[in-house]
Amino acid sequence: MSYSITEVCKLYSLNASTLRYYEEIGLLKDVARSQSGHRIYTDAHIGTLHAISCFKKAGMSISEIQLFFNYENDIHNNIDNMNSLLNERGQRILDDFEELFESYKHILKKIDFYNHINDAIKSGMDMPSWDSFEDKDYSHEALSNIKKILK
Amino acid sequence: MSYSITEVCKLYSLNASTLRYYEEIGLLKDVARSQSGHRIYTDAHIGTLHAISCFKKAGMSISEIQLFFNYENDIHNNIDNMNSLLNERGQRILDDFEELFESYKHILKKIDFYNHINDAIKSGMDMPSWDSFEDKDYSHEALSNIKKILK
DNA sequence: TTGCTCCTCACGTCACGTGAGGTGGC
DNA sequence: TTGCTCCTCACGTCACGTGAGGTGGC
Repeated sequence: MSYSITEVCKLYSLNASTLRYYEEIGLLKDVARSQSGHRIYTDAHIGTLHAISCFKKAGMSISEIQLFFNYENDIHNNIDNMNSLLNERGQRILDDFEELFESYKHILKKIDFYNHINDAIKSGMDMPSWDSFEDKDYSHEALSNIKKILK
Repeated sequence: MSYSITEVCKLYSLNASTLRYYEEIGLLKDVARSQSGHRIYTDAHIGTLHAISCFKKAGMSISEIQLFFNYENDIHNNIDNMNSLLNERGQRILDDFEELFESYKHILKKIDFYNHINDAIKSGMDMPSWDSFEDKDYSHEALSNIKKILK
């Protein structure tokens, strides 16, 4: 299969300029051109973009991703580097999960707080204070929402 | 309590220039100075930074965070805007969890793949192909690692 | 005097995004 | 001829980071 630049953009929710940028810096290689000069992407590029997408979400910079791709060209001599890089990133993602979880609980707390504010406004009652929400725990609600997502 | 710039930096793993930048654009307000011109932060600033940290992890841009802080100055007239902004971000975080989960599974797959490559190198056996790993499912391993983290 | 922390100001950086002006096949 | 997709090239942007040169209290 071959793909135009907009087709690839839609697959990964990217801007065309991002794909041109990746090509310019050598992250996407061997992008062929049609007679009219339009870029033609292949399934190999799609695979590379999938890896790029995952690595970026794992918090890797573009130069780290380039490094890993370089390692892949000489696996034999770089297998240890690759393993340690991947294991680091695996741990990093778990840390990100924890941070995201804390942020999510904070957002749930704010939602709950402003719902109570809203009730107070409508009923003319006293406004609750943020302090009275500080110690509330939203772990259970957060976890149950997240479990619905991760299957 | 009051804090120096490096004390605050350590609390949130920030660079001092980030705190100066936040102050410059008006995200951190009313930062007092010592006689020698050094910045003095208060517990109020720590609270603001906690919110900034969570909002940033929730994917909000700095101008969106500023918008929310502005809403907080006139809650009565902006309660609906605040609720919709918070609910959007709550949903967005759940989407982020899903994306992070997919990335994590991809990393686990790569780790497994290169471990098999390593075994093949050491034993002199045939190299496994990436294709033979494509269909493997790492959901169970991913979920069990994540569950250990989220409490 | 020597460290040490902090300051300002200007410029650099990363990963793109935007906009002007132009091309080429239905 | 008119859209439409795509092109190049230059400059802009967001959220900081870095480095030069200087200050002020132990």
